[in-house]
Formats: sequence, C-alpha cells, structure tokens
Amino acid sequence: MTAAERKQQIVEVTMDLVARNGVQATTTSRIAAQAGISEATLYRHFASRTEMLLAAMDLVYERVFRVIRTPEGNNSLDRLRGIGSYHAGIIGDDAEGFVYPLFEFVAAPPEAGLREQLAARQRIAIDSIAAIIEEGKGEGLVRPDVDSGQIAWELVAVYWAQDVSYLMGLTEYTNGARGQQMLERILTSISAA
Amino acid sequence: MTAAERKQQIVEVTMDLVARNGVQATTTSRIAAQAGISEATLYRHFASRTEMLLAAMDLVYERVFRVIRTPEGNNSLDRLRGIGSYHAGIIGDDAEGFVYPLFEFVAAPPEAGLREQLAARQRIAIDSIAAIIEEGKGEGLVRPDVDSGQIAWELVAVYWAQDVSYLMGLTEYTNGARGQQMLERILTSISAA
Amino acid sequence: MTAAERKQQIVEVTMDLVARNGVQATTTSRIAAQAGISEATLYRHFASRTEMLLAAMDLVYERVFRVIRTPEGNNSLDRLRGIGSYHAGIIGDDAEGFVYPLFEFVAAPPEAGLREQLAARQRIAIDSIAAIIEEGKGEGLVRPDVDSGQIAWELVAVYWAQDVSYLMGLTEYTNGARGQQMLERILTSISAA
Amino acid sequence: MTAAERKQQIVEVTMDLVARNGVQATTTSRIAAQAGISEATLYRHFASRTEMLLAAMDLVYERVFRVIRTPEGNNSLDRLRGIGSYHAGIIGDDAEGFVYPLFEFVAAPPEAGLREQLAARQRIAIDSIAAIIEEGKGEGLVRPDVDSGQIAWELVAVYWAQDVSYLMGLTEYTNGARGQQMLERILTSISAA
DNA sequence: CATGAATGAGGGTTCATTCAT
DNA sequence: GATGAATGAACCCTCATTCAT
Repeated sequence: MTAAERKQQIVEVTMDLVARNGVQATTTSRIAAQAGISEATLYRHFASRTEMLLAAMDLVYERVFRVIRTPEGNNSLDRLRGIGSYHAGIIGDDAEGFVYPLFEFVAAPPEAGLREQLAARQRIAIDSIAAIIEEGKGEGLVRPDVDSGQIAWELVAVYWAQDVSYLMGLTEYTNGARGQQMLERILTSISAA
Repeated sequence: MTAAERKQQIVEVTMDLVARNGVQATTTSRIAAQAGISEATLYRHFASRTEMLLAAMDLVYERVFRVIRTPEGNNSLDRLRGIGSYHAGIIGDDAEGFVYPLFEFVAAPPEAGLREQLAARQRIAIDSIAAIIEEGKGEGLVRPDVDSGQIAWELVAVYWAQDVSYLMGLTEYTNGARGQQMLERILTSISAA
Repeated sequence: MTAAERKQQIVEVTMDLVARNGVQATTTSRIAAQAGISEATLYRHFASRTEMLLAAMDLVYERVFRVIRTPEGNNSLDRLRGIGSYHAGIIGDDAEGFVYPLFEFVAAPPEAGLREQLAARQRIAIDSIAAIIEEGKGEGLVRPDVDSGQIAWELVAVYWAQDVSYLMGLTEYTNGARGQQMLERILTSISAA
Repeated sequence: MTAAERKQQIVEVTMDLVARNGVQATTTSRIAAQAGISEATLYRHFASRTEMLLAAMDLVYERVFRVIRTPEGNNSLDRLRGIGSYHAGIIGDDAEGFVYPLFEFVAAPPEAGLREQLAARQRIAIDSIAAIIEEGKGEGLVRPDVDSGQIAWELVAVYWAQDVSYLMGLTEYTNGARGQQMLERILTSISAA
C-alpha cells in the first residue's frame, strides 16, 4: 500500500471511529487496530493524533460542502430549498451522511486546536450559504436590507435542528416536513415584494 | 457531615466541573480535590464515576426544566422571550450552564441507552413550550391556526443553534443578539393581528 | 510503608540507578521495578520523573556537603587540607562516595531543569569553600588580595580531577598524593607572608 | 556518492550532532535527516547506531590529539598556553567541541568496556603534555626538579574543570579567564629562575 | 546504492478503582 | 464515615531497526 493510500485509509478509519465512539474514544491504538497496522505506523503518516482527527474532520466537511454545492435550481432561493431537502434526504445515509461524526466533533472536549479548526470550517459553510443569499439580492429575489450572515446562520440552525432531532431519536421531527416549513418561514421573511 | 449531605455535595461538585470543563475532564481526582475529600471517599457514596456523572446530569436537567416551567412575564409571548434570553444568558455560564453535558448526551453512542432517556426529556421540554403557545392562543396573542408543536420545535431549534455555536467556538453567534432576532422572527410570524 | 518512607526509598533507588546506569537509563519503569512497586505509585510520591532525579541529586549533594563541612582543624587552611584528604579517602566508598552519581548527572543530556539545579547546588558548594578562604583572610593566613571565588573553583578543580581520574580508571592519579600536591601548590600561592 | 564518501559523511554528521546535542539526542532519524538520506541507508553503511557513534568518537579524539600534538609557540611554555586557550575556545563550539562525548564516555557504565580505551587515550594525552614540559627543561624554562607527570596531570585538571563547569552550566567559570589564571599559576610555579 | 513502508519495545504519565486500616 | 497507599490498564508518542523493492 502506498503512503497516500495508507493515509487515506487512516483518515477514513478515524472518521468512522469518531462517528461510532466519539472523539475521546478514538484512541491511537483503536485507529491502528481498525486499520490493521501498528501505532507506530500511524505516526509515519501523521505527526499527531490531533492531525488524524483534523483530517477526519476535513472528510466530514467535504460531505457538508457537497450538500451545499450540489443542489441546482432556477434561482438562489430554489437552491436554498434544494440544500434543505438534499440535507434532509441524506441525514441517516451511511455513504453521504455526516451527522454522527460532525456532532461527535461538536461534543468533543475542547482539545487543543480541534475546536478552532471546527469553527473555521463551519464559518466557511455559513459564509457559502450567505453568498447564495447575496446572489438572491442580485436576482432581486431577496430584500436588499436583509442581513445575509444572520439568515445564513438561521438556515444552518434548521439543518442542525434536524440533525439533533435525528441524533436524539426524535423521529417525528426528522421527516423533513418540519424542517421544510421552518425553512419556508425564513425564506418568506426575506423575500422581496 | 452526614452521608446524604456528602453525597449531595459530591453531585454538586461534579455538576460544576462538568459544566466548566466537560465530562472527560471531570476526573475522580478532580472531583475529590474540589470536594476536599479523598478519592476513596467518593466510592463510599457512589459505586462508580459514571454514577456520579449521572446524578450530576439529573441535577442539570432539573435546572433545565425549571427554566422552562417557571417562566416570568405578563403573557405567554413574554414568557417565551424570557426563556430565550435566560437560555442565552447561561449558555457559557460556569455555574448554571448545561450545554456541555447536554450535547455529550446527544452525541453519546447509540448503544449506551441514554438516547431514549434524552429523547423523552426533550419531548417533554418541547411539549411544555407548545403548551405556552397554546396559552397564547387563549390570550388572543397567537393566531389560532398556528401549529404549536411545530413552533415549539422551531424555538428549541434556536436554543440548539446557540448551543452548537457555543460548542463549536463560533463566538460571533453566541452573544444572544442573533438568537433573539431569530426568535422574534418566529414570534412575529405567529402573532395574531 | 508510610509515604515518607516510600519516598525516601524511591530517592535512594533512583540515586543508585543513576550511579549504575546513568540518568538516561534511569527510567520510571526501572525505578519502580527496583523499588518493588508499580510505576503509578511513583507518581503518588513525585509529580514527575525529573523530580525524582532532582531528589536523587539532593542526596548526592548531601554527601558532597558532608565532605565540605565535616573536617575540623586548627585553622581554615587546615580545614581545606582536611577536605582534600577526606574527599580522597571516600572517593571509592560505597556508603559515602558520590563520584559515580555526581558525574552521571554532569554527563546527562541537558534535560529540562536538571542542569540548572545541578549548577545551583555546585555553586553553593564552591561558595562554601570560598567562605572558608575568606575566614583564612580573617585569621591572617590568606593574603587579602586573593580572589576567594577563583581559588575555591581551583580547589574544586582538584577534587574533580581526582574524581575524573577515578572514573577513567587512571589509578596512578587517584591515590591522593597527586591531589594533595596540587592542593598544596594552590594553598602556598595564597598564603600570607 | 561512493560508499566511502557516504560513510564519511554520516560520521561527520553524527559527530556534529553529538557535539551539539549530546549522544542521547543524536537519534538515527536526526542523523538521516541531517545527512539528507533515509534512515534505511544509514544501515547500509553501519550495522547499528552504536557503530555510528563510535566512529564519530574516533573522529573527535583525532581532533583532541591533533590539538595537543600540533601546538604552536616560540617555546614549550608558550605551547602549553596555546593548548589551554585553544581548549577554552572550543569548549562550547558546535563544530569542534568534544566535551559532551568525552564526558559521556567518562560516565559510561564500567561494564561497557569503554573506560579502558578512554584511560589509555587519556594517558597518552597526559604523557604528551609531560613531554612538552620535559622539552621546557631542555630549553631552560622549566626547573629541572619539576615532576613533569604531576604537572601534566594538573594542567589536564584545568581542562577538565572547564569542561565540567561547562557541562554543569556554571557559565561564569567557562569564559576562559578562570582557567587561564589557574594555568598561569601552575606555569609560574614551575618556571626556572 | 538507496529507500519506502513498516514495527516491537519502550518512553513518561494519568486514569478509575480497590482495600486494609 | 473516611482515607492512605496502591495499582493495572491505557494514554500518546519516539526509538532503533528490518526488509522487500
């Protein structure tokens, strides 16, 4: 196995373990065991456990950004609706979902560096959504006085609420309709005319 | 100090440490030190560290529910605002905050059996808020066609968004203004006339 | 065994291991094994391995200071001669000697804190000897213009030369006569009249 | 690069690292990095890290003897002074210093068998210096009754004292002036007329 | 001639827990 | 009711070394 492959494998194993057991329980010995290699080998590919966790976090956010970037639509508001339904659709998906590992990172003890990096990535995600809202202003669909950063955060709040409901097993709130309704209320309130 | 008093003291110390540093960092040695007793004594009152943590969690949730159930205000909408600002106020509070333990429960591995307990409590919390909204209908402040369950979940979504932002270290979203704005948008949309 | 006894035992074991194997090889696992306890127990008595090593260093310097303080004599110059012959007499002594552990500390890699503490202790030793020379000035036996710090260091150089010769196995230089001769040359050069 | 060249390069890199950081910190990974080759390549040229260290030590001692045997000066006393100042000058020198390895040898555990080799070399060094003193007698600069072996040992004691002071971190004794003064006292005491 | 990929053994340290007193 | 003394297991990480290519 080449270095690149091995590195990729370690990252995947790490994300998997974080999703299943949380950050704290994702120890170097467990990562090594799951990857079928020695602990020492981990350190030939990563400088520290934290770096493995950060790489796993990157993998999680790759999925997050795919959800934000993938939906297409006639205009920016349609794309925001598309993000909402795409997100709702993959919440429990093993291949594309990210809720478990993402919230394990959120709930992780404030270890050195991890939280800052998490915040940095999430800020980019919120900014991406804010950019779509700004596009909406250009299209004349969103009122010009709208605070796009505020609205982006509110939209993210909707996704999070669905995620948290899913994690808690509050199934009646996870079917998408609730989230869609909340989303529409926000979009209505920012619509022009 | 009687056994009951000592036990109570340990629980309070544990809750305090969890709120301040998270579950992981709440070690038996720290609990003992903070309580001014030996580690061995902890085990005369609790069978394990986990039991100390669970007792602390119960105390935490008692507080959460007290906040929801003992709202103040001239009317139901004021009380909802009161819950919102109280929540925002204690998010990062050492003495009263409960975000850490709440989300460590949220992210707890599924097999731990904690999820069910958490979901049950959270349903009660949402229902309590829905009841306040129903009261609002009686007072003529909330439109009768409003789905109070939906709105209750949306309000909780605001709290969660603040919590998650806090845990992620997104400090610019934790100051309360953002949450207040989101809350007001929801309350406006359900207000009668 | 009480805490104090155990601590004392750990220090002795540590000094012994340093003398026999050097600082680097004096690992926590070896200290624990030699003391017949677990590694964890070491840390109930010392905060770190460095503290164990420092305590062992203290034990070494207790012996050094005993050599400096013990000799009696009619005057200060006599006492300096006494120190020289006392030191020569115990160089290879198991119970009173300190050459092996002392030079293991000298040769140790510049670990955090160790070197500074070693320097501090040795400075005190040199100063103690300088004080005796100053007494000699008071007695009118030593010329007033003599730099007592310089001479103290030169006297220590004699002891070190004997120590190093001993460690190297240069037995023809360890018998005391060489050192005594070197000592006398220095004392002569500082004598009044 | 031929095998011989590569080997030579590794030895030089090793010596350099030892002089700068001590034996312990001279790890195979550092040697490889400094030489710009892989760790595996080290083992194509040396059977073990110990062999690399021994080869580096040989290089170090070659230098030491060159310093003693190739003195400059108008006469023997000048040459002795030259040796002293040269020694003082390179004590903490990264490129030429040899104090670390020398004293790690001095403090090596008796059973390692290194002591004998070291003692043999050191005797040669002392004898070389004694020979210079004998020359001084021939030149009429040194009193004929002087015990040249004794004086040689005393001169070496000066070097050792500087070395030990350096290793201990007694910086106030390492600047050369102290050693020079001690050296002059000895030379004065043996000077003819 | 060189190295990429790997590792077993060990480093110092912290943890929750036990038990005789 | 309390604790002093102890520990096995695990933590993250580094080391010198190997071997197929």
